[in-house]
Parts: sequence; structure tokens; C-alpha cells
Amino acid sequence: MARESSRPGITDVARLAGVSLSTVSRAMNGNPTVDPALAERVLAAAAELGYTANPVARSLVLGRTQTVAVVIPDLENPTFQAILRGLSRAATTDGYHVLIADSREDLDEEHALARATRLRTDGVILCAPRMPEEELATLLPALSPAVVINRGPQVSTPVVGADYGSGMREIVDHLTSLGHRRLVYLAGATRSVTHRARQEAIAAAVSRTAGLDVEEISAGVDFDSGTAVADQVLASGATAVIAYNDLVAMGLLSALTVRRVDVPERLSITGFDDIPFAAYTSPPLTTAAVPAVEIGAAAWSAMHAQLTGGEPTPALTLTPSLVVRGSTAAPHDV
Amino acid sequence: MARESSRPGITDVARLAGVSLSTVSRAMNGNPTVDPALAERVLAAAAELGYTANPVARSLVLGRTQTVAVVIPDLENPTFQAILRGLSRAATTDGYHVLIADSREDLDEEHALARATRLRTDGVILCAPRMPEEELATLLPALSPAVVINRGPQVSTPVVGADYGSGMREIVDHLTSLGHRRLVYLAGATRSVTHRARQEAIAAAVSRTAGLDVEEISAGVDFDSGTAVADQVLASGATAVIAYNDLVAMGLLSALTVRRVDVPERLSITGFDDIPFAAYTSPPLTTAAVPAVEIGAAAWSAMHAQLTGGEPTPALTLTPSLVVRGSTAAPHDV
DNA sequence: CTGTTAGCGCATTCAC
DNA sequence: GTGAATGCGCTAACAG
Repeated sequence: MARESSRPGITDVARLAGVSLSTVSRAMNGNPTVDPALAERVLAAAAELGYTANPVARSLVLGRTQTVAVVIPDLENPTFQAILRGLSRAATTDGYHVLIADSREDLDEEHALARATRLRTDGVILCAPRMPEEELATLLPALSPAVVINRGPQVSTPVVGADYGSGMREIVDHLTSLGHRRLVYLAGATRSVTHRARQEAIAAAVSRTAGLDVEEISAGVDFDSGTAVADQVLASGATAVIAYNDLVAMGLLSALTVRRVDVPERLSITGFDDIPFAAYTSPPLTTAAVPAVEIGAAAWSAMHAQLTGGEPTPALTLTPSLVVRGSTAAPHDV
Repeated sequence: MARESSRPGITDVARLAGVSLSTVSRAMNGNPTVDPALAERVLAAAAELGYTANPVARSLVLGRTQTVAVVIPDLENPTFQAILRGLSRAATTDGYHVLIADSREDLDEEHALARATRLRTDGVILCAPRMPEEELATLLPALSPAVVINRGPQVSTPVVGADYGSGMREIVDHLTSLGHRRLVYLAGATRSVTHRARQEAIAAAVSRTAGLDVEEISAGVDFDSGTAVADQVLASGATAVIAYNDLVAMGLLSALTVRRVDVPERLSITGFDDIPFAAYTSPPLTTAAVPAVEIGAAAWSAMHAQLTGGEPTPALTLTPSLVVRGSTAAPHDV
């Protein structure tokens, strides 16, 4: 068998350098107990052969893969993309690899994917806004170490996310201070944790603001959901619409443009997330900017801390900031 | 040592089922040579213990990881995101995992990432539009099996991509048929293969269209690049602008809106790619739609074919389709 | 059909 | 300081 064509193994290096396997291993890993002269010879041999230790074999013996998994509900969603980006770049900086798993909004799949990917990685970052609390609680121990994104506090699993309640409060306050009293909230994923946070913030605003009325309309989480509810929104008599997120807001905006309804003159619209294109719709979208890239980076930090046995990262909640742009204005009637 | 807390190994299952390791292995892998009754007992034991074969150990012995790497120049680019999405979903369907590597536009990093990720995967899908041809040629053999995206034909490496020349020809024809004769081409990544394809298509159009003049202006590939060249574009005296891609077109559009330059009345603008938001700018963008998700899926097919030793996939080139929207119209002067 | 044996490629005890 | 042996957890030859 001509093993010439195969990747060189540690044995080949050992032979070329005239030393044992152990010495090659030690030298390659910078173990200081090896004679400098020998180490150099080994490294030279390795370089000559173009040798690199087989990561799979190392993973088996070391019990770690230098890889983490990221489970995302929808790779098409700009916010998840941004989280993934922030995470991926931070992980790469620390020498880790990232396995992605797109659950395509399938809850069963999500659970299975998380478990399956955990077997070939050192930990999983779980982005599962819709998974029931109990299911999450039973899943997390099997995933450990794990990091959860945009969920409530978890037992012994770090959570990083944005404060959707705070963002929503700012949005409502912005609209009421403009003079709006009749609002519509376009509910998205009603089973999601972030929906409940939004909802509670709205309820709180209603109870503390005289004359404020917020009607909830079921929509979805994507562009088409926004276009689909346009007529319902118009029929509601509201002067401002709080969309579940930017995609829904943009879909609505698009449908309203078709219907020649002026925004913000006749209807104000707000989004949530501040995805890259929110600033470039016309009018540009007033929204609550969620620092998604930072969330991704923070999620990595929390994972890295667990992986290296460092200080356990406390739960981290980033605060969205209100970005006022052209899609909101005082109601016409006021 | 209480190994109770550790993941159950094949040995534990063997003991519980009262059989040997081999039998467990065979039963777990559905090997038909095992007695049905025994197999059932093994599977029951495995289920009771919650046993799943360790993928890392399997990878080592089988020499395959059931994972492929995708090297992307920029995870922020919507087109690459779409390719990744199409690829990831197709790979998942076939039971494969996807490792992502974002080279962040760093050419050296790109090369290193490709080699490094290859060591822990069964193949790499390389999206490296800017890598010099010679470098690519030396890199590919080390990556094999590999699939290359949006490049010219390669020796013994499948290529999948879009026909940028064709898309550009359609764009130019569209503009000239509207009556435009003075155009500007906003060049993006000038070292990229797809830039050259665009450029050649433009040159061909110029040589066959009487009175057609296309000025090339260096821009970049992102939104800001588009805004940055707005004044230069206005000074050129052109009646239509062919942007490198949708992002550049949108940036330019945004800058022109600020300058109160009417599009398409005073200036027509075209993009390229048809990213998700191209349809929702105002005016919506005329562009050449690149089937990015399909490219990703096709790239996976090409990889899968190599992995399973099936028919080698021939080079596949998908044709972009011109999507005429509101950002183009006949020039005002004509 | 099943059990025993031998690696996959490497890191790490343990002797020297 | 260095080499020889052991095993990470599993699959695949090899006997029986």
C-alpha cells in the first residue's frame, strides 16, 4: 500500500525525526519538558511533511472537539443571522469552530438537533424562543455546557439576551408622547418568551397611561405576516401600529404603500430589532435596536467561560435602544 | 469512580444486553446479520440507557465525520447567507452537519480556514470569489473533496454558480432598450471572478450597441460603498447606474434620496442578486435575481455526490433572471 | 450468526 | 528528558 498519498501521521514524523511518538506529540503541543534541540528537529520534520495532528483523533482522546453548536430557529431571520455572526467571529478568535443547526422553526427538530449536535461538540448555544419552559428545563442538563439566548433565567445555564420589555416600553412611551392613544400590537410568535415580555410591557403602559388603548392582532414574525394584516389594521381605527418586529413592520409598510396609506401621516408604525434594512425603508423605520451581534458575542463569552472552567458568567441582558426614524409622527387628528 | 453520570458507552449496553461489543455495534447499525431477537434486546438496552454511539469515535474509525465545512467571505452578506441557508438545509436533509467558517474577507485567513476546517470535516464548500486563480488551484487538491462556488471551471473540482455575464447582459439590454446610452458601472470587488464576468458582458454590450458608453467607477460591495460614490455618479452625467450588487444600489439610492435626486426619473439604478429587501426599497430595485438558495442546494448536491462516490456532478451554472421593478425607467431627456 | 482481536491517530500515564 | 505501553469509543476483520 502506498501510504504516500495519505495524510502524514504522527508516526511518519517520528520516523523522520528519529524519535518516538511521545516526543512528537509533546513537541507539537509545546510541552516544555522536551529538549529544545529535539523539539526543533521534530517541528522541522513536521513542517517538511506538512504534518498537522488529526483533530478527530485528538478530540477522541482529549474529550473535546474545539467546536460548539449553534441552534437557530430560522437562518433566514436577520436577527438570528446577526447573533450567529457575532458568535461565530468571537468563537473563531478563541480558536473554536462553529457547527450550525437550522431547525427551520420545527420544535421537535429543534430538540433533536440540539441533542445530536451536542454529541459532536463541546457545548451548544440554544436559540429556541418558542420551546416550552418544561421541555427546555429537561433538555438543558443533557446539553451542558449550554448557553440560552433570549429566555428567562435558567437553573445553572447562562442566559444572554435583550430586554424586550424595556424596548417595548420605550416604543409605547414614544408613541404616547407623540399623542397616540389607540394602538394596535401585531403579536408574532405568541408562544415565545419575548412575546410575553412585549405583552407585559404593553399592559404596564396601558395601566399607567390615561386613555391608552392597545388592541392585539395576531400576525406572524415575517414579512408576509405584515402584509397579510394590513386591512385588519386599517379597520381597527388605530393611529399607530406596534409591529412584532421589523420584518412584520416592513411587510405592513409595503402593503400600506400599495393601498396609498400615508405613513406616518395617517398611521405610525414601529418595528423591533433594527435589522440592517430598517433604516432604508421609506419612510425609515422607528424601532427598538436589539444588539444582536453583541448578544452573539456575549453568548460565546458565556460558553467560553464554561469551557475553560473560568468564572461562571452571570445572566446578561442587553438593553435595546429606541431609534426614532421616519415611520412615526403625531397622529393626524390631534 | 462513579461512571454513572457519564454518557453510557457501548460497553454498558453490551453488559446490559448480555452480548459482546460487536453485536451491539452491529445491532445499532442495523446490520442484518444479527439475530432479530438479539437485535431487539440490544436496542431495548440502548434505549433504556439512552445510549447513542459517540460520533467522534465513529469518525475516527470510519474516517468520516458526516460534516462538511462552508467557507464564506462574509456572513453579513445576504447572498452568502442565502447560499449557506440552501446548503445547510440540503445537507441536514441528507444527515450531514455543517461547520461554518467566516473568513471576514481576509484572504490569508480564508486559505488557512479552508485547510483547517477540512481536517475535521469530510469536505469543504469554498466560496472565495477573490482568491487568485493559482492559489485556488494549489489549495483545491488539499481540500478534496471540495465544491467551489461562483468561479470559473476548475480541474477536478465541481463548480456551481450563477452566470453573472448573462445577468449583466440582461441588465444592460434592459437599460439600452429604455433608451439609456450613458451608463455608469459601479465596480465592486475588482479581483473577483464575478466582477470580470460582469465587465466582459458590459464590454460586449458596448461593442454591439451604437452610441453606448459605460464609465466604470470603483466602489465596493456594501451599502456604504454605494452612498460614498453618489456625488461621483451624479457628476458623471450618466442617466443610469449599474451597481455591483443590490447593497451598493441601495446605498446609492439612499444617498440620492437625501440629495433629492429622483429615481428613476433623473437616474435609473440597477442592482444585482435580488436580496430579500431589494423588492422593498423605494422605488423597488430592478435587479438580476441570483438563485442563491438554489446555488447552496446545488453545491450540497455536488458535495454529496462526491461523498457517496456517485456520479460526479458536472459544473452547474444557474442563470439569473432580470427582475424589472421601479428603479429603472426611460431617461428623462429622451 | 456471534465473540475475540486489532486498530483508527493521538495524548498520556508509567518506567527508565 | 525520553520511550514503551495503555486507552479514548467504536467498527471491522477474523475466527468459531
